[in-house]
Order: sequence, then C-alpha cells, then structure tokens
Amino acid sequence: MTPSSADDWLRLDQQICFSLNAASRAFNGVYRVILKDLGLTYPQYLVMLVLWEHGTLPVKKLGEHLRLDSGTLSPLLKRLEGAGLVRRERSAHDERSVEVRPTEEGLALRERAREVPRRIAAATGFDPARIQSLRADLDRLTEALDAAAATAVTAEA
Amino acid sequence: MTPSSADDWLRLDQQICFSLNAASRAFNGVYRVILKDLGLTYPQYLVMLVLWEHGTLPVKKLGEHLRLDSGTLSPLLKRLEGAGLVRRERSAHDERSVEVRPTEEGLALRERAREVPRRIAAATGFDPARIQSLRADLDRLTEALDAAAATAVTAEA
DNA sequence: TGCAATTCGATTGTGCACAACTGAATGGCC
DNA sequence: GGCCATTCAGTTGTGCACAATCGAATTGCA
Repeated sequence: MTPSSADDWLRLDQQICFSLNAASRAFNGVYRVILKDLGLTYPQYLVMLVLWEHGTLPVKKLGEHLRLDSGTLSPLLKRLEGAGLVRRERSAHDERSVEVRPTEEGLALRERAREVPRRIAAATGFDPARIQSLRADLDRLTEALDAAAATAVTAEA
Repeated sequence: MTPSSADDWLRLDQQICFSLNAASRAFNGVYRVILKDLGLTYPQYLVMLVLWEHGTLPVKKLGEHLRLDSGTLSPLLKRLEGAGLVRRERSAHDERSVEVRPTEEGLALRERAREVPRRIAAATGFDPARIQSLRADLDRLTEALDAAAATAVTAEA
C-alpha cells in the first residue's frame, strides 16, 4: 500500500464519520430552535416522548429505551423535575428503583409538542419513504457498531 | 387529525432523530475504543486529520473544516498542545489569529493512525459504496437542516 | 488620520455523554 | 438466619457542543 492510498483511506474515513457527526449536530440545532418554545432540550424531549408513550417508568427502563445510563439521566431528570414536568419517587416494591412519572403539566406539554414532528420533517426536506430508508440504514449501522465495540473490548487482549 | 395519528407522528419523528443520535453515539463508542491507543478522543482525532491533510491552519479555518467554533476548539487545542501534538502560535501578519501547527510528534502519530479507517470500516460492516451512499444522504440532510435552522431564526418573529 | 464596525480568540456558563465509583437494597445460596 | 454477588440510582470527573460575551487587533470609511 502506497502512502497516498493510505491518505485516501484517511479522507474517506473522515467523510463518513464526520458526515454522521455533522448531521447529528445539525439535527440538534434544528431541535434547539423548535423546542425552545417548550422549554426543552433535545435529550429532555426524547425523555418526554418515551414517558408520553409508555407512562411512568423506572430510570432503568428509561435508559434502555434511550440507550443512556444513570450518569446522564440523573441530572437530566432532576432538571425536568425542577421544571415541574416529572416527579421522581422511590418504588414501593423495590427501594433501589426510582419511578419517573409525568406530572399533569408534563402530560399537557404533549399537546404543544404535537406540531414538532411536522416541523422537523419539513426541515429535513426528505419525503417519509426516504426518511424511513435512512432510518433503517442508521439502525443497521448502530447495530453493527455496537456489536463491533463489544467484540473489540473482549478481543483487545 | 385524530389523537392516534398525531401519536404516530410523534413515534415516527422519534425514530428518525433518535436513530441518527444513536448511530452517532455508537460511532463515538467504536472510535473511543480504537483511538484509546493513540491517546486521542474522537473530536481530537478529527482535528488531527485536518492538520495532517492541510498542515498548519489558523483556528478559524480549522473551525470551518469541522463546523466547530472557538468555544469548542480552544480547550480542545490546549489539551492537544498539552499532549505535545500541536503548537499554538500567534500569526505574525494578524495578531488576532492563532496558527495551529502539528509538532513532529503530532506528524508521527499519523503513521500509527493509518490503520484506524480500516478498522472503522470493518466495524460498520458496510461496503464502500453503501457507506458513500449513506454519507451523501447525510450530507444532503445536514445541508437541508442547516438551511431550515437559518430560515427559522429569521422567520421566528 | 481617526473613529466605527468587524473579525478573531478566549472565556464563562449550561447541558449532555460516558467511565468509574459509591452505597443502599435485593435475592439467591448455604 | 447470615453471607455475598447483583442490581439500582446517584455522584464525580473528563471532555465535547454551543450560546453569549469580552477584549484586542484589524479594516473600512469619512
């Protein structure tokens, strides 16, 4: 392999990982603008989406839905509680677990959030089929990357 | 529009934005493992890629390549300087500007980084054509989202 | 030439991601 | 019943993203 072909690889690599990173941050920027009215950040919005769909959940389950651990969720949930959108209460059955319950105010916010998806979809300029196709590719990518990270950890010896 | 169809929209929306977010973080996790040997984080690696390709650059140009501002780059570059990989020096022509120059050690790191792209590509399990197709979609998405964010700011009055 | 607007970087503050660790609670097992 | 590994949430520490602001340097223009 010549030096120049290795350089090509470096550039190609940069493009795929960088494109994903840039798209993620661009999405974040659009959400930041749209969610400002609701007083939510993008990760907070994701938490509320899960709670709106599933109702009260322990932190653990919430983290499984969102692929986030308690180190990220604990302070985030405290901020949502401070904003009056959720309550956190120790489970009666298992004192280790904390149930996250949307308040009336949190549930009411759902009405104001209904127009968000349409505005986001409009911002992408992609038709639904294209979005679904892209989403499927991304999910396959995530699955492959997670598997690779897991095997890399075990195979690193 | 019935409540259930609005709920469907909420779920659809969650899937596309969430898939992108998850893929970005999954990529980050794989890079974290692979770059650990080099002592770099993923954003630091991106900075070094740009420096390897373009040589010495002012912070401003670096930020344009990476879509990052000085608030992110300043502390990051200080850490790279602390690691001995770059030097930061005021431009002679324009005292406002700071030139970021890779050190000998920083340039030498390129050799050890050559195998990174291959390992990343292998981790995705995607063939090059598929990666390029996905990258093109993501770039179009980023462009549309940036444009939408820009118009949203001006149209928000 | 002198002043105003702009450019550039650094800094500050908020929030998220994640690794590592702590400590309480639980449940299995002898 | 008592011990021990496991399961949880929380905390700490590091690093990144970004908005807002500052101060110094530069540029444009009257």
